[in-house]
Amino acid sequence: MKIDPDSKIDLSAQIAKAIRDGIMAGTLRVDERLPSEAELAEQFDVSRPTVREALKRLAAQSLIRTQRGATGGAFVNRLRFEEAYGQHVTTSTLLLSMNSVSFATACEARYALERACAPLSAQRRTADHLATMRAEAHRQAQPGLSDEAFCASDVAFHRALVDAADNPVLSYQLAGAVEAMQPLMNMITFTARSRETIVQIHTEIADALGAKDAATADALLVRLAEYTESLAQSIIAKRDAAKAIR
Amino acid sequence: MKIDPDSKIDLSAQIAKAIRDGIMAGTLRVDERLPSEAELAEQFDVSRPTVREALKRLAAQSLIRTQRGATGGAFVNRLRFEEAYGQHVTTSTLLLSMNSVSFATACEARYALERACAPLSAQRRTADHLATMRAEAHRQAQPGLSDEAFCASDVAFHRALVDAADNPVLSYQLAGAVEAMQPLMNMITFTARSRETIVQIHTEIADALGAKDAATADALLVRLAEYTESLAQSIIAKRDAAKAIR
DNA sequence: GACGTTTAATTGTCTGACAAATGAAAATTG
DNA sequence: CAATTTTCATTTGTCAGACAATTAAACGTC
Repeated sequence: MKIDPDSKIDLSAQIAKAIRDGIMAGTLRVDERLPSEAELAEQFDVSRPTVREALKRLAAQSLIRTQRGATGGAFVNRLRFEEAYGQHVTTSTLLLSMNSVSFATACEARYALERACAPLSAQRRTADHLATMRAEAHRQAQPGLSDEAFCASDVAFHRALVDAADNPVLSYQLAGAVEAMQPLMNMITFTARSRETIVQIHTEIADALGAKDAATADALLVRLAEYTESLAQSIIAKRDAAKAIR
Repeated sequence: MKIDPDSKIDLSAQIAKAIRDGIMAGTLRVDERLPSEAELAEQFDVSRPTVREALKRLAAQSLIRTQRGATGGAFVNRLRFEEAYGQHVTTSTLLLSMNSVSFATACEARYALERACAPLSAQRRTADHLATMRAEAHRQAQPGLSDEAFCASDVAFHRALVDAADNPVLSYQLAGAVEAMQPLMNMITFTARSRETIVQIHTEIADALGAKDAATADALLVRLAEYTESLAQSIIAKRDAAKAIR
């Protein structure tokens, strides 16, 4: 990759792209050390601050890690699911909030995705997954729980459901989608009755997975999706009514 | 957010986090201008290069955009699906290649996700989506097509299938997963006979969606998933056999 | 050989400077 | 006055050089 000083694009962006391309093409392998900042500056014929800006861009994407000291430098980072997961959640959350995605759209996507892994979860769930799901359902039944804590537990429940599919790729994709919905869910006030309904369905889902009954689990997820959306709609209706009065 | 000069973490990373938190919390709104680099440097009590490194980190995540000139500066960027999509593909691709995710795992995830949106696609597909899918299936039947072009067309076909669900959140999540699989798919050599089978199924999928027949579309996706995986397995077996001889 | 000490390499940060872009204000011109 | 050109201030982009902090390896010393 050549660097064009007359390009409209930042030099640091061009350098970052060149290195990123090298990583994606496999020219730069995992844990391989990049040349020092001074050497990179000489190679690309730019100053060290410019090189540093490029490296920070890559670090922001977890593509490299840096270490100080004699044997330090920048190393190609093995991208782990956990790191990628965090970025995925951040991006997804902002996408939803900045593009005024409706609750219905996000909800539809979320439950469609969860239904996709339910059959696999029914087949592969371990006792651990079931225990987590039952524990979260139990927590959700506690009377004093705040709405935020209820939503957080809801995320944990569905996270366990997704992880039970035992497919890291699915977990990565889905957990991001589910967690990104939490800010939207947090806007819902859960009444005692609606909580009861949700906990009931959660418990039945855990039972269905326990029995490796994929069809029932699927039907329950459909019910949960419909119930969640009706809940959101009634709240939106109330809010709009309150607005109309003003 | 306070900046701790004695922290183990880079100052630029801390500053980036502070600004990112502001964006996610809504304190900084879309299209709002951040203070100039000089002002930020004074506010955080660091030098301008440090501030710049922080801004480059945010730019790498498409959270801000910068503009030169008198009325220029750094602005909170409205994160669009297209930008986020590109990053998602990059991350997913690297995740698969760096964590030695098996073809079977990736394939399972991909088809599980596609099946999730097939019912929605059957319901909402437009004539445009059907035309794209049929055009790609037709291209895939051309004799002179290279393996890479065949795979690219395959991605385009499935992209149309996903987009037909008319849910941007689903499209964002799924298209990343599908496209990230392409490098793995590219390793498969498609014989004339296997291409014929795939094109046949693709055509039938388009027909099923045309008839709004979700059940048939789902069954076809299952068939396609099974066929793809058997194809991959036979190729892996051949490769291992060749290795054993050596 | 075990244990401090020095040293070299490398990133992290700062200072100061200049170039380039860009819009707004001021000056000029018809 | 209106239109155009010029000037100018602001801001990011880039550079050069310096010093601090960190780290592991090399080196002595006992």
